[in-house]
Amino acid sequence: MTPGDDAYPRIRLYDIRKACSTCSLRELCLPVALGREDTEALDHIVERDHPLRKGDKLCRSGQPFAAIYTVLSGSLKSSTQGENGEDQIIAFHLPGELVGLDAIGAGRHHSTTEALETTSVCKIPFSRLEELSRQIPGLQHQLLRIMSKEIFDDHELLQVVARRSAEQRLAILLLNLSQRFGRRGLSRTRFRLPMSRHDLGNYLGLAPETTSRVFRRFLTQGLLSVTGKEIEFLDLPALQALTESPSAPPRSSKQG
Amino acid sequence: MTPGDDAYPRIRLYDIRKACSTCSLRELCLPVALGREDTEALDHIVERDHPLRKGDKLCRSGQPFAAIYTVLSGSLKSSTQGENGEDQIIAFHLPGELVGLDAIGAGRHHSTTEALETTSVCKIPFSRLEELSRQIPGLQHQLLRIMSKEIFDDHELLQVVARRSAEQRLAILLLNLSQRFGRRGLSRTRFRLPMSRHDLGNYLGLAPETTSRVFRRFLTQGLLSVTGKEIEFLDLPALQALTESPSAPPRSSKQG
DNA sequence: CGCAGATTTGAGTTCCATCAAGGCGTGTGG
DNA sequence: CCACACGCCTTGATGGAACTCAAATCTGCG
Repeated sequence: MTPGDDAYPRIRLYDIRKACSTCSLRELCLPVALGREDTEALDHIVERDHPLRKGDKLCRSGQPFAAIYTVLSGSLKSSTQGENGEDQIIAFHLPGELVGLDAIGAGRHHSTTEALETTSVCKIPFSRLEELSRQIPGLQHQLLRIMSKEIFDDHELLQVVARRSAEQRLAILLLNLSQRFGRRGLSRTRFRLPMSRHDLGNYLGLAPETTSRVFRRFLTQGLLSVTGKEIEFLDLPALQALTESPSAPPRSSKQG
Repeated sequence: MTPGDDAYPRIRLYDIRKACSTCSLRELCLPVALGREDTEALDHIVERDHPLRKGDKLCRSGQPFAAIYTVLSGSLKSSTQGENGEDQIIAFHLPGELVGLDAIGAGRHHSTTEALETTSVCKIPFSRLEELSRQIPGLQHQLLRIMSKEIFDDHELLQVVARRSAEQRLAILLLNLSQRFGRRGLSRTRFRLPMSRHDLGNYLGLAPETTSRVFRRFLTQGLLSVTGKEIEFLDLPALQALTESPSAPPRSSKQG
C-alpha cells in the first residue's frame, strides 16, 4: 500500500526526465550544478504514488504537509474552501508542474487538490528534500525560487480576476494553457481542456453560464473552434490582442 | 548616500524589537532557537534605510532584488503593473510586516512598493540573510514559512476579489486591517486608514466611486463612522456577519 | 486665498449572475 | 445495439450590482 515498496518501485530522476521533458523536478534541479552523487541522492527520495482516478484527492485542506508532488500525466485542480463550502480554484496543474508548494512551511495544506482525470504523480517527501537542500546550496535557492514563482503567478491571477472582463479572463487563461501545453511539446493551437466549464468559471471568478457564453462569442467571432472540451485557436493574434486590454477601460490606478 | 555608513548607523536587533513590538524580524527569528552569537550575527546584517516620504518608491518592478525590508513606522503599498500602466495593488504593509518576499529567488522585483505616508523601514540584505540561513537551520525554514504565508494570503485575497460583493470585500479588508492594527497594540475599533479610497478600491477590485458608496452605506446602516481617513467601528458583530456571506448568493462552485 | 487632487454624489448604462428550460453525450442496463 | 437517465453544457430572459461619465464638494497645501 505504501509507495516505495515493491509494488511501486522507486523511479529514478532519469526516468522522470524521460517521462516528462519539462518536468518541474528538472526545473527544480537543472539550474543547480548537481554532481553525480547529488543527482543520485535526489533520485532516492523520489517515490511514485498511486495513480489517481478522476475525482480522487491528492491532499486535503488541513492535512499535515508531508510531500510535494510533480505531475507525470493527467491533471489536477487545487482549491481553497470558504467557510460556506463554496470553494475557489486557485490553480490547475498540468504534467511537469509542481503541486503543494503553498503548504511548505505552514506544515499543513491550505488547499485541496483533486484529479481532473486519471492522473499519475510523483511524490517528493519534503523533509528529505529540505534535508538535502541543506547539503546542496543551490537546491535551497531553487526552492525559494519556485515558491516565489508561485507568488508571482497568484498575483497575475489576481490581476486578471480583479480587473478584466469575462472575455479577457477566458482568453488569458486559454493562452496560458496553450503555452503550458506547448512547453510539453504538444500543440499550442489545439488541445483538450481537462477541466469542466464549471471549474473554468470558478477559477476565473465567473458563473459557468458566462464561461459558456464567452466560448460562443469566440466561436461566432471566428477566434476559435470548440467541440466539447477540444478547442482550437483559429485567430491567435486576435486572442492575444484581447489580452492586451483593447476594450479594457483603464480603471482605477490613475485617471488624471 | 548608501545606507549603513555613518549617517545611518547600523541598528541592532535589540533596537528593532523595542521599536516595534510585533516586528516581523522577530517573527522571522523568534521561533528559531537563536543563540547569543546568532542573534548578534543577525544584528549585524540589518541596516536602517532612508526614511521615505509619501510617494517615494522603496523598490520598483524589474529592479534587481537585493534585500527584504521590515516596516518600522508608516505604511506602504505594493502593486504589479499590467502592460498598459494599469496597476493592481497586491498588498498593504503596516509596521512590523515584511516587504519584498515575492522577489526572493527570482532575483528581481515583480512589484513596485511605494510609501503611503512618511515611512521608515529596516533593510535586510538578502544575500547575507541567505548565507546566514545556511548556518542557522531554523532560519531557512522560517524563510520558507513566511513565503508560504504570503501565498496563503494571496489566495485569501483572490477568494475575496473573485467571489464577494463590494460590501463584503470592504468589510473583510477593514476587519483585516483592524486585526493588524490591534496586533500592534493599537485600537481595533478606531484607526486611520493610510491609503486613499482609490487604493482601497484598486486593492479590492472596485472602482473608487463604489468604495465611497459602500462607506456611505455602512455609515447609513450605523456599522461605522467615517471622517475622512479616520474610521471607527460602531457595530462589529454586524460587520463580521457581513463577512460570513450572509447575503452572498452562492455563486458558481456548487448549485445543485 | 486659490489651486490641484481626492472624495462624494448623481444619472445612466453595461456586464454578468441568476433563474429556468432545453440539448447533447456518455454510461448503464436491457 | 438500442433505450433511458443522469450530468454537463448551452441558450434565453431578466434583474441587479457595479462601472462610467460628469459635476459638485471637500481637503490639504503653498
